[in-house]
Amino acid sequence: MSEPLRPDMFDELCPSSMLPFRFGDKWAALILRCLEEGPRRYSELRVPLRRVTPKVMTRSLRALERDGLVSRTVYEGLPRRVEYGLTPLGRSMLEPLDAACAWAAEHWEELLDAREAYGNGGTPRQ
Amino acid sequence: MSEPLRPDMFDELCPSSMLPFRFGDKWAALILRCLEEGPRRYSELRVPLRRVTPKVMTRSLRALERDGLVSRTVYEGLPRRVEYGLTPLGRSMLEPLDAACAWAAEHWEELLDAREAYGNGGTPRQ
DNA sequence: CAGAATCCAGAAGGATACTG
DNA sequence: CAGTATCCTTCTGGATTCTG
Repeated sequence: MSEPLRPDMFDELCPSSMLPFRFGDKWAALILRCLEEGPRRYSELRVPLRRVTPKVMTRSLRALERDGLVSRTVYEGLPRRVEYGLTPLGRSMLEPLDAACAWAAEHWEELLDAREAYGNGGTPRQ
Repeated sequence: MSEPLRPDMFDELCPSSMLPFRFGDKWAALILRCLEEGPRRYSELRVPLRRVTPKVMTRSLRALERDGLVSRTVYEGLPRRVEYGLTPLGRSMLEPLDAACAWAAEHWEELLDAREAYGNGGTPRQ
């Protein structure tokens, strides 16, 4: 149904932490992106998000679940299998997220220039 | 040119801190809203944002200025006068902000219901 | 496999008081 | 008027190690 997530999915794109907006916590928007094409297992998500520790990723996922944006399904068996997927509400949030990303793509240079011009050359928030 | 900002501008609307997205820091989006109809003085902004301490508000404004979203103009004289206004870049960001707000307005109930259903009745992040 | 437990550092936000 | 300066608490995210 959906192809495997590329490990470098966020290697280039990842200045997202420099953007002047955030959806959920630091990793939430990236998770939503990963789920766009269908449900994913925990370990699948960990591939492009390998720089996120398991504790933090679980917390992000729980927060998304709490807000009704993501669903969590456990398939018992050995090995265990847990799938995360977008709820209709979660999918609906891709719309404002896309709007924000479009803005970022369009104004990325202006943003960098502004920080450059301000003095300190745009310290990333990490 | 623009009417005074209502002191209660964010009294009702202020569950904004419960939303699953943020533009800039905690107060940035509210500041952008205040500047929508034209430049405002520091003390004008402090009226609807009276619950923000001066230090924090100044830091928010500086961050917005650094990102080129807001301009700061000083008019010397006694008493001093400092005006903040949206730059074209700042105004352009009202678009994704509006998209996010529209989403929130449309799905606010679902969000609350999801938190309610999750267990703990939606602890506000403050 | 899908996490939980513990410990820790830095950032964000706030209270209060003071100033050019 | 438009901020600064200090001090302090909380929140976030991360490193590391361990488990049903």
